Amino acid sequence: MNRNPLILVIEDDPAIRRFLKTGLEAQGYRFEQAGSGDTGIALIFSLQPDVVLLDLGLPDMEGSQVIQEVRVKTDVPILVLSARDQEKEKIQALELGADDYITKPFGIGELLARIKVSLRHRLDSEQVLPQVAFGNLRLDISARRVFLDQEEVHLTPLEYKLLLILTQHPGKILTHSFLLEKVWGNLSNEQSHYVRIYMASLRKKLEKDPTAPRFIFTETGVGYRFFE
Amino acid sequence: MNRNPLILVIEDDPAIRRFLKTGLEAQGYRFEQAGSGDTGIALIFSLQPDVVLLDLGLPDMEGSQVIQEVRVKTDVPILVLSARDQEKEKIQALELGADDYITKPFGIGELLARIKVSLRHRLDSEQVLPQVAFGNLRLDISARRVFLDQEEVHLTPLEYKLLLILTQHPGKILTHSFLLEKVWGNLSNEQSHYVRIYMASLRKKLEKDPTAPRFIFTETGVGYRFFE
DNA sequence: CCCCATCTTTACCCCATTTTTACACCACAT
DNA sequence: ATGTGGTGTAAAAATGGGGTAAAGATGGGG
Repeated sequence: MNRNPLILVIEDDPAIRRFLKTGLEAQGYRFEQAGSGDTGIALIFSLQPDVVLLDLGLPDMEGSQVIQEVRVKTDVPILVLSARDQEKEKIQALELGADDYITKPFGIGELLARIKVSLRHRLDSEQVLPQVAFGNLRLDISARRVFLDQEEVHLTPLEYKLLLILTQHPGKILTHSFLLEKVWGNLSNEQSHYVRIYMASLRKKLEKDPTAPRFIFTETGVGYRFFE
Repeated sequence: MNRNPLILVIEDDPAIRRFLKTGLEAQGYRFEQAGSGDTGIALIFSLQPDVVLLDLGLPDMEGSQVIQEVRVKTDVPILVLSARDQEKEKIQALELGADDYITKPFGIGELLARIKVSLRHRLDSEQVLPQVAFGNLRLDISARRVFLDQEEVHLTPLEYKLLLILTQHPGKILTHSFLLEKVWGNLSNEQSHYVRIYMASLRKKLEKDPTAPRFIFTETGVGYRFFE
């Protein structure tokens, strides 16, 4: 079960939604979306996200109305995204209960930093920053640490890099040359035994029984597949 | 006795201080000020304000350093005011523990709205810890002193700065370039041996057995990890 | 102007990690 | 059986990152 923070994006522009989905999921956040204020409000109550990103320029209703309706019942952090840079609008949104107001265009880095701030504010503040988990295997990306059943596993730089790429494409078959290029930046297919050697050492560290792998599967003649 | 929220402004420009004093007191806030980072830090600990407005362009020290030193001990909301609109600066300030980043010039109305937001957030968490401790290692930030088993340990400025950064990210692996940039403000990765040398001298002063460290762990090829 | 703490630079050795090398294994075809 | 191509594993050799000491440079305070 994924306990990563859930971000709900309420935004009518599909291009911006995709942009946010990519950026947020890359950090390990769970992502949900709504294209209108109506469904947005419904999703806030049903999903109970950890943070809401709210576009002010929605087609069906004013963003400020969304804030009001939501604030009556919950104090989930609301970060307003808006193309309008009028001070009056900012003040109104913040007074109504928004937690931040970010003017478009904004960098994904700043957005991520502001999301972290609002997560930090939560009382429990159990520092539930995002982690990626696969069964009993857990990755804490911001700390660059790997755990297997609460036990920390030490990985060398290349091992970690390889594992990171695997976890970023769960279920997909990754070819030797793809892995070679991502980890070693090498274009020559000749040295694909590097991959074999590091898969072996990852298995030795991560699999209880390296001969019956649970995470790293061999696809003979093609490459490797991670989990599922 | 006035129980109105107390705002501490740390800003070297007297004109801006006056401007803020007028605007804040008109809203009923109590107002205190500091013209340098040094006295600013001292006032945060002695006055325990409800909100801190911090200018990044201080004469005596980097604003980011103020955030760092304060954040080790208290959760008082810090709103950064800055003329610089670079995304990198914003991210840095927010990551270090600032709660908001407002770019000059800003309207007094927006500022007041953002102050309200941070007062709303405050979960009686602005309690000041007497000190920061990791096992038998103890830091007294406001006095800038370090103790090991009641014994005071003398640290040079760079050693102290490095230790401070380490203690702010316990358990996290911090890369050489991150540490280099935070301590030396250096962008070149070439000089990462600075980090090694200062880690060695920190270990010599803090670890009973520098070869079997208890606080400062090496992550070969990546960086260092503190405690945990 | 000199002294001293601190920071920077240099030098050298050790060891983790990476790369290379070697070989056993298995499935499958001849 | 024997060979072959792809794979797993162990263990050497090579690389370069890291620890440490100490000399040289810097700069602030007396």
